Amino acid sequence: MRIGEIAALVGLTTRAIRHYHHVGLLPEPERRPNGYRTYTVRDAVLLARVRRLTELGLGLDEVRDVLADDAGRELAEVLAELDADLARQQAELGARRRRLAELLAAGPAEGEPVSPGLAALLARAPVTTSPSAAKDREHLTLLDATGAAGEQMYAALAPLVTDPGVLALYERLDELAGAPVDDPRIGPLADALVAAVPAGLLDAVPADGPVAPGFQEALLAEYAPAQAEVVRRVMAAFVEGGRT
Amino acid sequence: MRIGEIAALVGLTTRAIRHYHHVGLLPEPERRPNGYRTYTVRDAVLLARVRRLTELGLGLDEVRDVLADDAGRELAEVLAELDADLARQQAELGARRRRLAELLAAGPAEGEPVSPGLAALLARAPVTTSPSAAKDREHLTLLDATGAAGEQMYAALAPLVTDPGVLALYERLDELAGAPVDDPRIGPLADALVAAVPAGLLDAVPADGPVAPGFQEALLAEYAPAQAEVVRRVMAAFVEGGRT
DNA sequence: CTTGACCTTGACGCAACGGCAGGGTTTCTA
DNA sequence: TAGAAACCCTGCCGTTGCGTCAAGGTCAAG
Repeated sequence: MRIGEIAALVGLTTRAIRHYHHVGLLPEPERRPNGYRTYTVRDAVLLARVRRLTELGLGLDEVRDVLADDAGRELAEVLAELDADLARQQAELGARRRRLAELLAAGPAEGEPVSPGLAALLARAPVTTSPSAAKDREHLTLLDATGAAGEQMYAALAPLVTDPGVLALYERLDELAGAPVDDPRIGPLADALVAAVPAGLLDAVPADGPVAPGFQEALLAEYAPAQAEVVRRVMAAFVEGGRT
Repeated sequence: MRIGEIAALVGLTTRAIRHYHHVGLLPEPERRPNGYRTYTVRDAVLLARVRRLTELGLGLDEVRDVLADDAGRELAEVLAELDADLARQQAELGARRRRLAELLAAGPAEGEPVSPGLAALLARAPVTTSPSAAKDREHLTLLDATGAAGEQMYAALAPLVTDPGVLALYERLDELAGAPVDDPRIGPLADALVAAVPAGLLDAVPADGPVAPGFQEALLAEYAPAQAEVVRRVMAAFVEGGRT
């Protein structure tokens, strides 16, 4: 048989068969004077075996092992291992689909895939055009994504979200956008912000050591000078009280 | 932030982030004078988004699409498509695992993964050292693998397997190993073989045209000259009666 | 003699990075 | 203050299982 014939017979492509030769899965067969490979029935049997094993999901080197020592014991061993692997993959897929369903159910219009806890929180937040509020939400989604945020943290934040006083605080922060760093409004605003944070929040944030040093710098760089000063003071207050 | 810091923050490797820059998923950030990349909080938010989307199973170009037009509509669309894909993969895995279980249940000692129908047939076959019988079994597994064999074919073969007369035929074929092509035993043996094939078998073999020309040649090459002559005659008889 | 259907080798492409080489920078420590 | 650890940089090869040209040789039929 020529390569095309055997390929059609066992249901493989000629390219696949040549590939098997190339990687040593199957030895190169005899050649006819013109260079064509000639295959025997035994080759077909071997290739059929290869095909079934690969269709089961074995890698080519595993197939090679199975073909090599045809004790039959190796086969069962590899197959059992394979089944465990497939089961794991299946479970993984299931987990992904669950999270997917969760996302589709929670935020039907959000352009951001967030955890259900945060989604519930944001859904209850009032609409606002405050840039500071937007920034805060971004930071929250970041925390959410890093896994640093938990359900208890969102529970602690829940009262803040519906508090109209918080909106006023955001607006006061917005107003400092173009202000100098010695603006007299900085001190009172920082105090008010510290006071507004509920007691439970500090415990809810996992205190896994100080955040990377560069992160705080990057965080402050997001704000105008006067605003950054406020943020700096608020953070300082919390570091005193027991970590970030 | 430097690249290592942001990588730790969002749970990626520095290598992955540089890869994202390389493929244009994320623009290259500002550099410090020493060449180090400096990341902002916004970058972290973006990367966190990328991480969650890739963890769901999206490819990088799909992620790029979702990030590009953040309408939120595209997201739902892609996610639905993804879910369908995942479901398909899950079903595929399930099918593979079923076949695996089937194999493990059927042939606990066979070094060959065959269909349950053939496995049952071979299990009932008597032990023999006849080379011809072994060859026949190989050819059967080949048919089995190509999918050309069906349950009805195995049903038609069932009586042959338990028939002790068949063993005698195999032995007569074995005896022709070193015989010349004009051996007088050839004719009678061919007739006996043709007679031994049950009526149902011909209908059970899917007559999808003549087999590849090279295949018959390869098949005959497996046998000694006198044996090949027998096989040739048997095949000829069946071709007359209605295809191979 | 020309198609058209085969066959040959060789090399690149893919998905999403991992790992290493070879070299510079920063920072901590003795 | 030197040395080492811990970062950072670019660039290139390796992974898996083939698909897909590219550029050509071979063979049967019209």
